[in-house]
Amino acid sequence: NFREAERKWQAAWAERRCFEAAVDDTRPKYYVMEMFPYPSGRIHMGHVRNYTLGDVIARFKRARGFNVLHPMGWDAFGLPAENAAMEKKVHPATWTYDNIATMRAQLQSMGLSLDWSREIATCHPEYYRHEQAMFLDMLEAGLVYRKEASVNWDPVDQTVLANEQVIDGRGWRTGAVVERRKLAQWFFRITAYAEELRLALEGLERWPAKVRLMQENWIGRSEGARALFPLAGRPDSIEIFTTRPDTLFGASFVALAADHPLALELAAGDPALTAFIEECRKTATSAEALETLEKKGHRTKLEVVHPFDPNWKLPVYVANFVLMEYGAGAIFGCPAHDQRDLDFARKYGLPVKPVVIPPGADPAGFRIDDVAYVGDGRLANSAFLDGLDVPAAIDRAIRRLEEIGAGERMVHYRLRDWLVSRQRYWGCPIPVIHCEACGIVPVPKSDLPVRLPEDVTFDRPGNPLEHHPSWKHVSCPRCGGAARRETDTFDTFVDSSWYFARYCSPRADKPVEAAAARYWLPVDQYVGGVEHAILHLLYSRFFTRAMRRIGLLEFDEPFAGLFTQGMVCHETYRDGEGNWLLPEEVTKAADGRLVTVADGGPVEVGRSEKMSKSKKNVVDPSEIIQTYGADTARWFMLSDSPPERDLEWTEAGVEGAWRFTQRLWRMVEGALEDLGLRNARPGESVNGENLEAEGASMKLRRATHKTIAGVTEDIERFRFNRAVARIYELANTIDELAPSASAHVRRETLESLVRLLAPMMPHLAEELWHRLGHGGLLADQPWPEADPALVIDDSVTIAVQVNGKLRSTISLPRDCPREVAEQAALADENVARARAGKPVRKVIVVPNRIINVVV
RNA sequence: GCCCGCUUGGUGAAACUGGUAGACACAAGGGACUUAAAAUCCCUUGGCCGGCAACGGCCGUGCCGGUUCAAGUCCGGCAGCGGGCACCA
Repeated sequence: NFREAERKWQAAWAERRCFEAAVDDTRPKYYVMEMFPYPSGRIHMGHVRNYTLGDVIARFKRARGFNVLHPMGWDAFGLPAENAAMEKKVHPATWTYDNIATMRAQLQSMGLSLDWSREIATCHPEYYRHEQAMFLDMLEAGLVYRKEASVNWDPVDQTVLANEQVIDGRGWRTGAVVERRKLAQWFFRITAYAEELRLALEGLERWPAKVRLMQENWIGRSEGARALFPLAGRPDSIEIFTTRPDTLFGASFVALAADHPLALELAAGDPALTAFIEECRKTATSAEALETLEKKGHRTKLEVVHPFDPNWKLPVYVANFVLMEYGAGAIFGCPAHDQRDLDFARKYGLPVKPVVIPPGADPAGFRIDDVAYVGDGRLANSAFLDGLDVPAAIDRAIRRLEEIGAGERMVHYRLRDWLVSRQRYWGCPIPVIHCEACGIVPVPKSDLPVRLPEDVTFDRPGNPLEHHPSWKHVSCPRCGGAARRETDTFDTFVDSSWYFARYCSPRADKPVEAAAARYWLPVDQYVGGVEHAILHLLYSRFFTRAMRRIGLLEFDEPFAGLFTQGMVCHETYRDGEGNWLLPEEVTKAADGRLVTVADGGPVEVGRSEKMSKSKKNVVDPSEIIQTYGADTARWFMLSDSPPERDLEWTEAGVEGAWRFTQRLWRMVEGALEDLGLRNARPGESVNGENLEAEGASMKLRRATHKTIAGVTEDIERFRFNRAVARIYELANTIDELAPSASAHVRRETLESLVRLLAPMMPHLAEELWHRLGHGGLLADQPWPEADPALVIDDSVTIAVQVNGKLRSTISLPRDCPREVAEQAALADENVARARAGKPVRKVIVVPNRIINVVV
């Protein structure tokens, strides 16, 4: 019957449109949003945790008087839909919309306080048409460009991967070894905002420090200089980037990346170098190889001239530890002050000349053995830099480079521009046309959206848009001649970079409606997994700025508050043959050991890990909701672990949560059998009673109001597990005191308990509220207020220590004078015994907390 | 390798800015009710020691050391686990 009750209240909320938000300038707004799901087929426990956390916040803020926006949508473009199309012969759109229908019903069964009227799906033309329009504006604003780029090509998916999507040299989805190809690609100019994105991190006070740090490292600012080393006997130079221009006089070689244009040029006439470059490309990919990789180089026949000394020539190597993607793809090596350069120099017999002398060391006698010196000191053997400390020498060296035209000061960022082209069907089409005569021509806005064709096939690899008989053949909007439509689609991170803004005005005929955006944005609280700590959040931060640039938004940071939840974990099981087993395939035998359900065979229990299909340690949320109800699932999600930490899903824990729902039910039903309570009204008589005369009533009232205050603070601070513990405590206190408390107080307590439960177990709370005789919906009720006078006790229990060891506790009036407390402590017999007659040297009194007698 | 974080009973965890360590829950054990089981209710539950008992003592928050009247909390060192980045010039 609880499942019927849950459905009944879900229907009641929907009918009353409780959670549909509208702009209301008279009320403070609160925009809470969880990361929208990819419609993969069914929801998993990670979703349940994510949306439960967000829903507690949403319902709580609503009860606190905020005008809450709590929307939901679907990150609906992406690879799995195409994979399904190939495997199951179902159209990606059909597959996606079917999954959305299933998952929407699943989410609705959780009783989330979502505004479904604002639902969006990124694969819908009414969503992506606006993305295309913004792209065109950004293109015009210079935030987008196209360039021929060496890209990571996934040979299995036949698509380009972002650097971020290449893990250990393999595609992050397919695991295929990534190849390099040159293709013309679309980029967002995120690096133009590198410094702004970095600096603004400091202002994100309600973000986890960890996430801010990860973004900071990802942006990777380093200050240094660009320097040119002229090639001996050639007119051109090698450009390098260094953070240590002070050590230029300690240089002993220059090294190029294997993909450096000069290296490739030299390789043409040098089979050994060609082989070496091939080797670099192979080995520089796997993580284990990197770990143990020996620093290797190939000496070229070239030499460079030192920028500060025309007579000083240095050898040029191609080295396996220099990356083309970072800096200029070339370095100068200073073995004395860089460990990696030192290893390299020792291997190839290159000079090691110390130029930074540690404080106190003798410049003439200072030698480097196996360990490079990277600390501070005074410059030596360095001509005009001699005697300077490191920061001064860096500055001086850069100024000299600039004076002689051999380089300049430079800040380098690790962050690279965002490659958004994907050679895929199931994504937002990039709205441009390629014309032989006019070049790249934007699709006129009046022609938007550029819709995906529906008649596509997936019977061969590559991009179906490319294969489509007619879709790409268009006439040029500018000259009218034959032209070709762009067949690349956007990286799905583009879709998710602005959906938070679209929720504000999901049906508007422009990307965002200004008044709605002004009212609702930025998002007050964003809740999601830490796996999106870098890419999604950084792209959204960039996109917000890009939208500001094209006049759509008036602020920079999309998410004022961020909460990253932990993962949902479960033990792993294997049978005797080492095959993974689902939790439901395992059962407890009579002797307490775990055995397989199938044949009673032995089960090996592995450590608890994130729920994953590959290890089969998954529990289906629908089955839990079916068996125990949504409230039980929600309550368990909140109860044991702090939300930021990983949560261990256990059957026993779920049953504990289930038992508590039953206990609450019995508690209210039992109380209502008492006619006095049934007729009592809270608030009316409670304050009039002579509560002092009724110890239990007074104690129960105090416990109630302390719980209200505590739970309020705990929810405010996302300490849901503590809020849960407080509610258990109050339930225990009710069982203990209610029999001897007055009917009015019992009613007040039960009603408070039910109201505190509402954000976490909304259905049960609604049902109990109704049973307690209320006509309206609890969802429309304000949050209970704690009476401050009842939260603070008149008397306090104070611990008494002797020499720092607890010896007794005494009860004293709150805020009693220091002397009184001291006297009471000294008068205590346990204290006297512990003193053993020794004279008191000192008494430390911490008011209302502790007294320490030092003897 | 660099940068972060964590380490508390059998388990998940509490303990506010240094002030009664283990709230709350799970598990376990004992008891009541029951023909029986389930459900429910009551009791015990960090370790060791003393006492018939009320109770009292000693030890205890990964390890070593320090600061302090007082340290899970602060400082220094070490170990283990987890995360992020990674030949980053």
